Amino acid sequence: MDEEVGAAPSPLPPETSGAIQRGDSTSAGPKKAKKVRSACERCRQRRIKCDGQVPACGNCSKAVVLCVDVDGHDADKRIARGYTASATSRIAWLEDIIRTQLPHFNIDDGSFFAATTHSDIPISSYIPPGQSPVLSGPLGENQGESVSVSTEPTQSSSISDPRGRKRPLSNLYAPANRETSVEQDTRSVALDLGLLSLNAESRQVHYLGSSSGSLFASLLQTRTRGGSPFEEVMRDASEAHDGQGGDNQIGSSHAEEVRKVVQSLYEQLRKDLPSRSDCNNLLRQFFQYTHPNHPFLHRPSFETIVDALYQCVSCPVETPIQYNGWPSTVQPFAYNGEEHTYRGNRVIPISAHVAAFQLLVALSIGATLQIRKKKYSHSPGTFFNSAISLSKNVFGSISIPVLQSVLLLIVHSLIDPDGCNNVWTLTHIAMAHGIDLGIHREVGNSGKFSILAAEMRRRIFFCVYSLDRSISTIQGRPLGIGDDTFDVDLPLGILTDDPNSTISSAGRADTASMPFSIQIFKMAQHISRIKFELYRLPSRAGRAPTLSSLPEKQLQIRQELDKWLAEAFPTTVGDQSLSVKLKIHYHGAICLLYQPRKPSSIPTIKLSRPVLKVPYSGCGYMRLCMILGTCIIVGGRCKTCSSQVLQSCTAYQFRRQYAGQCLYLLWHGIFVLALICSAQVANGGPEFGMPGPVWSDWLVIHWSCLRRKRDLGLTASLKRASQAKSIPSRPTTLIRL
Amino acid sequence: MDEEVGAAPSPLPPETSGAIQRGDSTSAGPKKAKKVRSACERCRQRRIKCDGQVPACGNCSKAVVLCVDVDGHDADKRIARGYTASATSRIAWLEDIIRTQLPHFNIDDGSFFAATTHSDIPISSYIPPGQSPVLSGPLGENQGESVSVSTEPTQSSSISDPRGRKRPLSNLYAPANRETSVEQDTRSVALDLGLLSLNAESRQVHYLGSSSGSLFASLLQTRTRGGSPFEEVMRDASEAHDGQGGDNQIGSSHAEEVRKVVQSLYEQLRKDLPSRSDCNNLLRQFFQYTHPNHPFLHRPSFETIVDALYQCVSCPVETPIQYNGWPSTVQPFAYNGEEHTYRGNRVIPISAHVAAFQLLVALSIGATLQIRKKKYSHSPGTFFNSAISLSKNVFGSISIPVLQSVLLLIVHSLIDPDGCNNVWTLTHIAMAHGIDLGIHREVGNSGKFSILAAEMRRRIFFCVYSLDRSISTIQGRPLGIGDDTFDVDLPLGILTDDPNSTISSAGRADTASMPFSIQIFKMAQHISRIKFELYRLPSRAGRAPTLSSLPEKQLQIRQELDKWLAEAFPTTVGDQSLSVKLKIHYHGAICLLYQPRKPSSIPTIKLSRPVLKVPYSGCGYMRLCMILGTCIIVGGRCKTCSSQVLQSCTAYQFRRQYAGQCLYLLWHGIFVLALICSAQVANGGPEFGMPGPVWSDWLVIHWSCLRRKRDLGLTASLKRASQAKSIPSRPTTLIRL
DNA sequence: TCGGCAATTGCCGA
DNA sequence: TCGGCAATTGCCGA
Repeated sequence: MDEEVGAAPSPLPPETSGAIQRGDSTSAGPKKAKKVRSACERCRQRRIKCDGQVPACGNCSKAVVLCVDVDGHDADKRIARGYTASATSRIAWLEDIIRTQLPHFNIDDGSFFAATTHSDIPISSYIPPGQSPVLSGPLGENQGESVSVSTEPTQSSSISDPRGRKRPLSNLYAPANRETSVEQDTRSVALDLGLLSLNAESRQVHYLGSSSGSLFASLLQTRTRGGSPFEEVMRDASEAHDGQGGDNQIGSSHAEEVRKVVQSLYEQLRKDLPSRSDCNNLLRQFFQYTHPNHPFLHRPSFETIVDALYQCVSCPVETPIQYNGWPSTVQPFAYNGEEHTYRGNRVIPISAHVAAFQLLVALSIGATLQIRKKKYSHSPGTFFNSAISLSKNVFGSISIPVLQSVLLLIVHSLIDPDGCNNVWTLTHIAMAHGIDLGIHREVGNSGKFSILAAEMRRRIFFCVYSLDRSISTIQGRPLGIGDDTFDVDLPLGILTDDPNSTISSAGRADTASMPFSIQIFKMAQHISRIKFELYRLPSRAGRAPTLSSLPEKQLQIRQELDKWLAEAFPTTVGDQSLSVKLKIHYHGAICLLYQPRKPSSIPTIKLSRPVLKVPYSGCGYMRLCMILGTCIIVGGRCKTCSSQVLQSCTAYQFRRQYAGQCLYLLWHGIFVLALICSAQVANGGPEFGMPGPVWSDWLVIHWSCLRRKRDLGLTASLKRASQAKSIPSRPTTLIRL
Repeated sequence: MDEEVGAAPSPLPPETSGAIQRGDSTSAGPKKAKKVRSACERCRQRRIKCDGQVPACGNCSKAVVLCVDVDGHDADKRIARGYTASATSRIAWLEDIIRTQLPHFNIDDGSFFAATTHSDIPISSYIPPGQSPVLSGPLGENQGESVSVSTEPTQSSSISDPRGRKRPLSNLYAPANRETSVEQDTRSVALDLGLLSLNAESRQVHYLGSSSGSLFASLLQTRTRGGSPFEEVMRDASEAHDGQGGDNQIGSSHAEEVRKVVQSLYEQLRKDLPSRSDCNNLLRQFFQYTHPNHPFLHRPSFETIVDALYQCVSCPVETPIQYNGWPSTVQPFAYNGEEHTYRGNRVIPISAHVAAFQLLVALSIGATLQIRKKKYSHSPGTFFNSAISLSKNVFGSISIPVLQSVLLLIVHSLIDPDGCNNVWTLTHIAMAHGIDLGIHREVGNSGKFSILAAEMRRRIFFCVYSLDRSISTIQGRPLGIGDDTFDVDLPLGILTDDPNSTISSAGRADTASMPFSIQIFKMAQHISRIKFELYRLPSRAGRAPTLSSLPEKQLQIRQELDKWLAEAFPTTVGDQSLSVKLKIHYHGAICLLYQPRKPSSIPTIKLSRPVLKVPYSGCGYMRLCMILGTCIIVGGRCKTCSSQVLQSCTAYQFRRQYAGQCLYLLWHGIFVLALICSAQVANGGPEFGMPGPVWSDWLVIHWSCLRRKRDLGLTASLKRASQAKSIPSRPTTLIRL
């Protein structure tokens, strides 16, 4: 029996299956998990599947241990996975120093390393000292000298292994000209960085997740080495411009370096981008579910960069490169309604790297949304990691596209809690950038910006603003940008400067949801107001709110909120998920409005154990207020309202229409309500006509989400929680959501 | 010829190597030739025995072809056999060159390579011909054998391997002093990042300097791999703690790794720390000049860590290490009045890395101050770089000591504009952290914090607060934390919980300047108020200031400011530099108070060219307001006041007493006043009895400072400016200031 | 954490 | 140069 089962998955004799596998790029058989060629030490030991990732396999990374390979020739030799790549890049770096600082110093003897780094046969070409030369120039053909790499010089590459018996993996010997090692390096490098992160802070700390250590690490580290090649080039250029002539070329000293980096970007895109139609598909998800809440991208512009990026993928290697990383074949276009010129020529106002970053994160979000719907076409992680590996080249300056990238990250974090989980810090950075860019000021008809550009600035500002409002509220923390420090108008909801321009129907959809978005922004203003009016702390300035007038104030605001809802509702016609979002926002605001502001005024409620372990946060007590406050609402003033939220949520869940846009908000709501229910159940009062146990399940689930969210990885704990008990049948989607 | 050379490098006779060593230790039987773990590409293809020799198997060397291995993870990757070893040695060789030829060039920063290269492990074990054999890690025994890590099968197998089925190579899983090339990776990785930095943004951007790219780069990059060894250890610990027992040791799997990282920290300190007396000297500078404005460090605590760090330097390598990176010989102490316990034991509440970071930045500041006074005893850059190289291990979590570290960075940036120049972003991060830690809430007698700890939280909060106020004002940007969102009290000015405790006199000096500091904090509140009352933008909420009452308001505030000055002055007795600072603050506030808030109300003044090129900033027009506004003041309302600022500044400069604490403020003031003067000179009106040219010089200098500050490196432009013309005789100090 | 077997690879021998 | 099988390794599943 066992054996039969074991045998089952391989329906075909080995040879056949091998043969078929090769061709089946299209046919979608249930692919059996491939064995990796070499499992890492730890996986071997544990006899579990090693996914072979570099620089650390999945298991090791989960365990946060070094992933170690065993040397192929000396079993005692243990080599950190990815060592090859990082050693290569270190060599390159050191050589670079020497070549720059000690130009007379000959380090090239005995080795052809430099040439290799960028070749298709990266490493092989380095011959240890004392041994003699070598092979293979940069891009492709190996010039097999006496010491030749490939036994079959030219042929074997083009034709698929005509060797006799077909061995399962024999195609792997084909030269294959993919993947420069630069790129490999970048990737492994990126991942490695995590490896040693070492934060030994005292016990009472908040983990930011693994992210923030490095944040600072390199915030500073780089300064020694100066900027990027591009920056350099631009400086060169501007100096040339400023004065003493210079040809019209990019400074050749750096041109090569730039070129390499750019090429490796293209390589990466070739590898990581999905087919164009899949891409469109994923982006559709993004724009359908995420965009309405956070319309910080300009869809027509975005489509332009998608086109351009796919051009990068297909352009031949020799294509000259524009200064900002695009192939010269890509025509200049505007982005976000902004045009740029460089030395009198029109240029693309977003660099290829930033564009790629935006696309990849958007794809990752799209893929996550797909998965929510149980469509597992693409792995979000792949896109996200790919994006992340670019970040170094993306966030070095502040600009609108960069700010958009930060926003993408924030939204990504909200949707995929497993990602980078310091929304709080990220939001503050977004604010800092936004103010730095001046988007908090209305530029209206200053003439400095096109109509569209001005509109995008507004949109982006309000996205930052409303993210700040949401996150501050949820975390029970003070607001960021004060309402009296900006004067941007709400976006107008326009799409383009030129009504006659041809825009794809998808592009046109960009603004379709703007009326809704604008309502969301208005809600953020209401939240601001509530916070300002009711949550102000007694300050020395003596501007504390007058408590006596509280009820009137609440009433007044409540009326405004009702008006808002009435006004907002029509904007959601035709999209039920939008209207649900609206309701959640509304009820969330109501909660915020009515929950008591002082812990002292909270009646004692007997709550089940976990409830009391409210996660420590700066203003833990505020959070506690919030939670307990809502309990009271339910018990008192606003029973209907709460039950509505509740119903929205469940409807939401079970319809699975929801794409997790307002993850936090939802969490918060659900959590609070679960608490309420459990409290009520504990008090013997049935409520909402729902079976008690279900709610306490929810409580468990969401509680652990919330709690873990604040310190370490979420997924792990979720998995544990869901495996643990009591939640057997519930679909994963629900839990992950 | 090629062929001969090709054959030469195999130094060992085939028999000696792997094959034999391996199997025979146990059974004497005539063993059939062992299979090698991985045949080379050529042998595979030909299906012949590959003897697995490094760097080329028998067959390949006979054929004189490069012996190529296939990568274990990426079948397309072909790696020259022996690459690992030769790359390692090449790295060593290159490093050696750099260390010898470019001793000042720091290739060790960012990581732990040095320690590892010589570690006991495999990778380093291949010693290239002619290279001096290497040796001995910090951790102990030097096994500098020549070629291979001797395989001592006895040892490893003696360590129990209780696993069931014995797998052929299972001895390789033996615990083995683990290690790894992690550090190597990390290091090269860290450095690589610099290599590839590439920020190609469109032209109209603000450069943050090279720093910020990586900020994000790793903000995200790490996420895949999770945390640091310490973190891991702590998690292990807490899990063990939570439930299923576990010994009282740090999880041994990570202990080793932690140990290495820690050792390399100690190495670094050994290298970079000055003598103890120099250290004290530099710190005295810091505490004398910087501390009064920014009293976020607790001097007695700080002295404790200095002692402890010097203990690290001198402790023997074998000293066991506490979980947070301190040698076990260092007795637990409190930091900032906080005690921590870990598994019931008292532990040091600041990690060695964070402590080292704080010390090094403080030293760098001290050294910078020294240089201002023309004492060139130490290079600030060395300290700073050293600190920076630790940052990866410092900023991974949020805690009070980490926040102090951020503040140190900010202050450092203010003083040494050449450092990391994104104060704006840093300040926002500091705010985010502060709120995350809840320091904006008064913890008073909640019992949760000791008196001193509560005091330190207040101090730190107000440092963030007043930095935010200064920087926002200077940059003409909105304030961060709203005055109505916090309720911390001003610090009390106390030094310790326990009046009887013995504190060094220097330590006692910590609070000597607190009365002054508190005045500075109060001034920040005044600035807040002015901004809030006069600089509010018309918001949709309709809470715009009533313009009609402006003059009264100004008068009222002015009176408060006068009162402030009167109250504050006595706190500066005995320290003239403090009283000058006070005046500057006062006059700065007056300027802020009286300059017009709307550009429309500014009369047209003919200004010299550069004046009009106000640097673009988010609120460029606000800045313009500020500048022009001040012109008006001079021309009108407040002549005396301006001239006083002016005189203070000059006095300051020429007395060179000033240590550059309020660099920005000063710049701002000087710049504004230079503008005024030039405008006045342009208008023919002599003023202040100072020769015109001097002022226009200043204008040039400071203008360029300001302008460059906003985009690229400052120093370069300063150098250029100072070399350029017109400012021959003025001492550099002045310019740098 | 392994027993156990399928997949993969080494390489004999014709 | 392979057919072919033994050795080895990956990793399922209990």
